Amino acid sequence: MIISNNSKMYVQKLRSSNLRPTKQRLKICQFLFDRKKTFHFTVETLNKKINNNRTMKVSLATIYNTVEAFTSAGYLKEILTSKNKSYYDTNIKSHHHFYDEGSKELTDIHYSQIKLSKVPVPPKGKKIKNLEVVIRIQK
Amino acid sequence: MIISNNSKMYVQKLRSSNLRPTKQRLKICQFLFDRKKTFHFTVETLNKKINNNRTMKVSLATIYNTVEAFTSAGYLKEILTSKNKSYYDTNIKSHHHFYDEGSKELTDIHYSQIKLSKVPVPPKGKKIKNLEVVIRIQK
DNA sequence: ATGTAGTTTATAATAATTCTAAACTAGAAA
DNA sequence: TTTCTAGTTTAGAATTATTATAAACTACAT
Repeated sequence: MIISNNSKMYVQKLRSSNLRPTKQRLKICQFLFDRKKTFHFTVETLNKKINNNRTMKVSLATIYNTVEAFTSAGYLKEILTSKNKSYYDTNIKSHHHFYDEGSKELTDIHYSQIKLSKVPVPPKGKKIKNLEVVIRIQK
Repeated sequence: MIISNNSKMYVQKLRSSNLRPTKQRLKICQFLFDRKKTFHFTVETLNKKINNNRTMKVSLATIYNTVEAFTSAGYLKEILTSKNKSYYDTNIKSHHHFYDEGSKELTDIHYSQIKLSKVPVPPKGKKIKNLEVVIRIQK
């Protein structure tokens, strides 16, 4: 396994979330975060990408566990859709989406592209964690 | 089966969408639409409510078929969540939701409670079908 | 009254996810 | 370094939600 220059960074990152830096988790970190652009994925697509080479295989159960752990740790964001499959986003910054009803594809909308001039007060005892806009588009 | 005063209305409604007014569909219409307030449901909860009495049973397959048909016809709206289960809303008017991460419950936000002062242009060739805001809340 | 396309139904099949428990391993402590 | 243990990985089973299948039924046009 090629150890990237960012390897130590991921070890730190994982440790800071009480996640042991196992080789599986590091491999997944590199795949998800060693890139210029953020992207969307499902467990299915991630599993294929992680395991399409001849190097160390990562089990599907571990892919599930890791995605869940990374989401709880705040490394990933779960995307809201109406599909019965979970979609994730490596872009954890507050942003919004176009959801194409034809192709079922999601596209990012930078948060500065949407401005809200009125937002409701949350029910008492609750606070706002985040706010997402999904714009459904079609032909 | 008690025929409500609205029965004829539902027959019309169904016919106008090219859906035959079967007794199963009418029963489901009454349950969903014979009420003052709109509400959220899943196929599971709807199935329980429809079949918890001693009168005519409606099969689960028909519940699925009907919810799908009603959604296509625009009588129901599918709700965006991160759960791997479909949620529906009898409120088809443009509106938004609070999603409580603790209780996993959805609450309506009237569309007038949220105002957008800036919305992006859709990708060319596409038009905006609707826009939904989900505000995730927690303790 | 009859024919037929649309509908319902029980059940099987599929798809996504979660569970289980045994084997493995990172890292603390001896 | 060796040992110990809690955390992690894994294959496969189990579960959950949904979709498909095909036979029986029914609304309604003719």
